[in-house]
Amino acid sequence: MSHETTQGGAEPASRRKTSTPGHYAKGVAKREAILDAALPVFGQAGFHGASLREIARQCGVSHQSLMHYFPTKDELLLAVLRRRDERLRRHFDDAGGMRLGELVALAEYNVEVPGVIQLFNTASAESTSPDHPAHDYYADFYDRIVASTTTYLRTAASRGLLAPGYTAESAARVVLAVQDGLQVQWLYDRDAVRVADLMRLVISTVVTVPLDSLDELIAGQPGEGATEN
Amino acid sequence: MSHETTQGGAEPASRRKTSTPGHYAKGVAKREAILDAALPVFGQAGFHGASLREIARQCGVSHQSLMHYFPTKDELLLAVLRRRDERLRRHFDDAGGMRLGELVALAEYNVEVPGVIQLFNTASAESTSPDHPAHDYYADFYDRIVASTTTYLRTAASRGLLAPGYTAESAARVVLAVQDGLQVQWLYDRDAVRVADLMRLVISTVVTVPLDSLDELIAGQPGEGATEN
DNA sequence: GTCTATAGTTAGATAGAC
DNA sequence: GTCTATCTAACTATAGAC
Repeated sequence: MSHETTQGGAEPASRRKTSTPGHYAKGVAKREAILDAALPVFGQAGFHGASLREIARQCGVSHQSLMHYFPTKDELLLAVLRRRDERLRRHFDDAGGMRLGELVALAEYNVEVPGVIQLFNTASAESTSPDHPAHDYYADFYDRIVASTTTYLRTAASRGLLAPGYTAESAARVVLAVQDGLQVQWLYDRDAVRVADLMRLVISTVVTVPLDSLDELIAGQPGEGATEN
Repeated sequence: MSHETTQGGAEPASRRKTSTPGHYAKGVAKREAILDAALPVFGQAGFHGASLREIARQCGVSHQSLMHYFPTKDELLLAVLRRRDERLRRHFDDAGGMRLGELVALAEYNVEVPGVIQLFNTASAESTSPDHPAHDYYADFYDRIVASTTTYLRTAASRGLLAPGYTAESAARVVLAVQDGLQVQWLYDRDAVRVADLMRLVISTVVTVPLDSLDELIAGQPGEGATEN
């Protein structure tokens, strides 16, 4: 229940609140503060381990005030995830597909924002269970990021720019897997793992032209989509 | 608390049990049944989301009987993890290091055992928090598997068998990251992701000789350890 | 079986912002 | 005066542990 990805729309009568939050300036700011506080708590303790009272304490609001803005724990988690993944999701529908340069840039940025990587990995791992509140969210997320990255690499594939044995999709899955896997390693040993550097290295091994050239190539000349990969 | 990775040794007096379980044949079997039941529950719900009563129900023992065999939830989780990772840990101290063929073989085996991959990914993700009961366990696990795989690849590196730009350690980290990342993708789309196949593909891109040849090469002739990689 | 702690959630009333 | 924000209080369920 409550797996709705659409925010608006008709709510079940049982869950309708007496007042609608977020319309006053004060409320908007507090909503943001709650999301900021919730991010590291969900990241460190996971969904079940995190408590709403702890999150409320972290940002100095009362427990009941928190529930005024996010009437259920599920909705709070989804709101945090949506805000976190926003930068990536913006590119899901890009014409040329998800640029690899964007993935690397995001990896470079993420290591500067404490808790973001931890949230993503914890949430994506525990969401593999079908009854997890964020299951549908992440199932859709992976579907779309794989599809988008595959679209991007199809142009390269049709020009023979991929290493032997790779299809556009397998290359996309490998690059995304490397990113996720390295982020976990980074959480255990932040000095020894350079996520973005290793991603660039892998990309340079899988794609036989420099990353910048590939971005420009795909942006400038849309692939003629010859071979189906 | 209770982050001990060593099993034996002096226990705190407060936690000493009145009788030691697992010495009678019946107790040994029951212990195994509990571990079998605990694996998928921890994997699906995570550490905090899993309940001892649910685990006990799954294997038909009483809640208090379970607590006789595993006096605390922390210890139960660690016992499950140790048994799950046993096959990999066996190779941590191998002379030539962790063979890549072993990693691929394990990946091939894991997709046949429901819950094992889910447990590993959930536990390794949430254990990145320093206060998680399995934090020390997984910090040590990653240390050793990276070191062991690096040792294995050092021989290849010293003979110039790695793709341009790779050191033994970076190659090891990439291969391990690909494995972990693909396993998450596999949990979301089991038909679309062939973990072992993609691992072989990546290995063939990073190491410039066939995997079988590399295993034989390293087993037969220990590397002269020329260049420090 | 009991105990203690804490979880998420709900109801209602009051005070404040628009 | 209406909508929003916040607070006090309580409920029900379940957790791990003894």
